[in-house]
Amino acid sequence: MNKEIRAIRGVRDLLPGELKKWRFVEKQAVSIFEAFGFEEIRIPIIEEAGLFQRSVGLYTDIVEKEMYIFSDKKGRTLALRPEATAGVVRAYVENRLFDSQRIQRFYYSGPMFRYDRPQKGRYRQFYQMGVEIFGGATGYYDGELIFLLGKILSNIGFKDYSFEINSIGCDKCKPAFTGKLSNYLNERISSFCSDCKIRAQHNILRVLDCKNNECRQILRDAPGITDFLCEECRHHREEVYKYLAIFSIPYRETNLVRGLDYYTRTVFEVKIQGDENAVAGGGRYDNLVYQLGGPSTTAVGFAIGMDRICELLENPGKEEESIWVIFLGERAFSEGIPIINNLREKNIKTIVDYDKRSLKNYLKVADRQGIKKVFILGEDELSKRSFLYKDMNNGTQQLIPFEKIVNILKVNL
RNA sequence: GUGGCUAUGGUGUAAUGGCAGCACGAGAGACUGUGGCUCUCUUGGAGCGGGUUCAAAUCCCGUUAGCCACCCCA
Repeated sequence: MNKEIRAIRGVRDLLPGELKKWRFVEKQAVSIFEAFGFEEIRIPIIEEAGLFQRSVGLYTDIVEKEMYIFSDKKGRTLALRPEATAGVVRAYVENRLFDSQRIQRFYYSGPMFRYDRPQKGRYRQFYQMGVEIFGGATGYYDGELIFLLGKILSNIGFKDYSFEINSIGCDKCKPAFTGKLSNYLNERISSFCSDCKIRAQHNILRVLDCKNNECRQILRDAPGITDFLCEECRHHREEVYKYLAIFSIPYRETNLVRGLDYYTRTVFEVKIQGDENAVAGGGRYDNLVYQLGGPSTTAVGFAIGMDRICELLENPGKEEESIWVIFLGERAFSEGIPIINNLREKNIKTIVDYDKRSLKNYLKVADRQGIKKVFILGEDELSKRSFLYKDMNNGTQQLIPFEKIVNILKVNL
């Protein structure tokens, strides 16, 4: 054998067995998205690197350390998308989709790329489904998304999930807060863990999220963002909570901070109980459309981590019934094929094998594959113008005349 | 990016530094147009590269990959 070529680090093949779950989740999610009036959008997987630098943020881990970035043959600096929101906003602006009369809802699905260290639930090529709402300014829209997200999780069978929510303020109030926080931290900087010392420089809000006990102690008396939120942000936050109450969605208010620069006001994440990783996360980004060259437009969105969701999901297991057709001999094959094709026209899943094997071998394979319905056509059956139908569950057999086959199957299936 | 653990047929697993074995799977047959049960036979393995040794799955170094924790995130 030649040397085997293997998939590169952090990427994987999704094989048919696994994909049954994926397709189930995708179907559920899409039907809910559409029920809420979201429309699909498809955007490129590669973009100018600058798009992500300007939106996600130059000093975020995603852009600084995790982005697949390269030059094309013309020397343009491109990147594999590490997330989708930036691209959707770019598309929204570029295609002049902004419409002051209408609030617009989009959903997307596809692979994202981050050069992370791989682990379970964490891949270099991973899949997200997500939504974005443009133009909805009130807290209702944040609430709608959280409601919709919870609905998807429930519908695919999760009972115990919990939302964490926070508000990180807007352009007006966030700087005042980070300034105060920075002063507070700098006065005590030697007491913090080494991670926090770095966070204090680059992404100061993340210090609040530190799990280290000593850091938490010191942070108890640190300025809290809640006290600094401006009137509008405060009001917005209350609105969100009001809608969550109306939708009866349980949530916890935490110090959640997300590692993307574009977020304003609401940020949220959801975890499935017993699992550390967030399966979905999102928030509001009221400045991003403007930053990327569009008119000032409020927006809010989230993304679901498909890999993580599917890893937590039991396999639905219920096999789709199919009919397996065995032809014995040339004449049987040429006379039987048109009838079989007719079944496919009627959307009856029919698998044909014609491989010069023994009947015994075919039946053994059928048994091991868990195939329940086998149709046999050989010389004996041909002379009776019938298929021999064998029910693999109990071994019973019956002849079904060619002309009745579609009707019988429609009733049976 | 940092630290740790792991790596044996397709899968799951054994073996004081001394013949790589077992189970399942897969293939053939017993049973040539009838599967499942049983029996027989067959198939196929040390991630990769070095080193130590008379001798390495076993010890050492490197590397690759997976997993775990951190970081971060979906």
